[in-house]
Amino acid sequence: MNLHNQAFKKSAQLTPLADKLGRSCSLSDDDVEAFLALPHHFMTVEAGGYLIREGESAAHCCGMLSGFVYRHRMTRRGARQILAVHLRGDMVELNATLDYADHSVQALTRIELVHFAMSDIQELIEDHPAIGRAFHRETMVDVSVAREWIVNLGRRNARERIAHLFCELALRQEAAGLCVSPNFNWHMTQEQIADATGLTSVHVNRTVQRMRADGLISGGRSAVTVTDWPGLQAAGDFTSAYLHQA
Amino acid sequence: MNLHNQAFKKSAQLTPLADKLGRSCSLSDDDVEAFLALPHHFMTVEAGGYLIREGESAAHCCGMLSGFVYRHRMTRRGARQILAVHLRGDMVELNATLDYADHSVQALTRIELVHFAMSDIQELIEDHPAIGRAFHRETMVDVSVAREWIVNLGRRNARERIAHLFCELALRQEAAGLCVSPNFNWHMTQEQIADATGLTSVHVNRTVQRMRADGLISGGRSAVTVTDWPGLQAAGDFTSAYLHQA
DNA sequence: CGAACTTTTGACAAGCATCAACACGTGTGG
DNA sequence: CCACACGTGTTGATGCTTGTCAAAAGTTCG
Repeated sequence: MNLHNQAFKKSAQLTPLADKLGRSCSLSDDDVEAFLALPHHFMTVEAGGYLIREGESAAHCCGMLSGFVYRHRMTRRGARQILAVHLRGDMVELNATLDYADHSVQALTRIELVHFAMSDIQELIEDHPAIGRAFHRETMVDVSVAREWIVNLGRRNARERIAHLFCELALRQEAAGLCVSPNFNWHMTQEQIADATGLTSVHVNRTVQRMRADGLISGGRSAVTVTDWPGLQAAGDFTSAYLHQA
Repeated sequence: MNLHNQAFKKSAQLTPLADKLGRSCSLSDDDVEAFLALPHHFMTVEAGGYLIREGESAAHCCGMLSGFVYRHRMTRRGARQILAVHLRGDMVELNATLDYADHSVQALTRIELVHFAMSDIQELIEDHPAIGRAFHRETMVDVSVAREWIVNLGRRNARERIAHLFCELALRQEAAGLCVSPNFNWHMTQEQIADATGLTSVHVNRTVQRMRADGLISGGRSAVTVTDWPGLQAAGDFTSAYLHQA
């Protein structure tokens, strides 16, 4: 881990986290204030750096301020499966209340984040049950998203899987205020898209080409323009309900 | 829903739930007692009955006392994907803290369960933070299991997927005290196994036959004997870590 | 005993993987 | 500044895993 620790800064930087926490559960001003007062420290991880590796244990929790991370596990034969992607505003439980991490978390891009000690968070929750509900809700949304990925991998073909992934990334980036509507950046190589969709990079390549030819998206590498949003949603059998935004 | 409501019974019947809650997180006697005193009512659902359908909302939570349920979603084209299986001791959040159910929950067998009002549970958590932690932990384990299913569907072939599913069901049934080691009962038809593993029932059939021929399992329909436990684990690339038992 | 479900079997098609090579851009060190 | 290595995207040929369709055999239950 190439971490660059920084001194305490003013808690205003935590507002994206507090905003997302309070977006769906109602938090009082008092709750928010207590959250912002939580002991924390900032750090930066370069693209490719690990936040935690499978099997390690860490009694802390990360709040994403900028950049992208992804969770992944390996199979016996060395195949990698990406399990989730996280971006600004997401609380990334590293091992949370569990004994040790059952998967790795790695930086997709250069990221900025805050560390919280789990013990501090638990203390906070005891005094502010609404925050406990908000955290629990975020975890529930994580399960919901994971289950949509199960559907994606189990019952959709290559084009549907990729389109669905693109739709999810687009909506979540937009909700986090990272992009304006038709222009996005997945920050993923085709090989990583393959690892997220259970395909090979070769097949992802061919399928993405066909999607470009069909006018769904345009633009080369990771910077992409969605030229036909309804078409992309249809191609991905995508409905946003499972994200439980708003 | 074919529900058969019963009057209040003595809370001793809730002990399987309390046991599982307290198995991994330490709960004080006081915590357990408060949990057992939670207002609740019992019900029975016949095999095939729905606990909740996608899109509905319900402000309660179920505790499984006996039988099996499964969560599932449908795709646009009507294909079904099973997302999870639950058995005795599991708390099944129906829509939990979320607005509405993003998938259906259906009874695999005849089941007995208890209903709790979410409001009662939240109240309980405020007074007993340890119980809040225990609930949160159960949800975290649900995410971990869901993510292992993602790996299973994304990066393993038919034989591995099926073997892996069998291993998971075996271990969880054993942990719940439902079976003695070599003899199990998945309570699933081959079509349901297909819907859980992202395959077709035809291919499940052929693959299971080969597993029988290879001496991994024996016994016909859902009642099964695992004749080669290490072999089955190897065939499924199975490690139990992700279940976070004990 | 018949109806409905489940398991089994066969023939065939298709989607995706695999392997291998090449093109392209980017950064880096000689 | 060029040459080179490296990562990523692209293309082609080929084959295997799995899906599809259809029908028969076995099982359960009223």
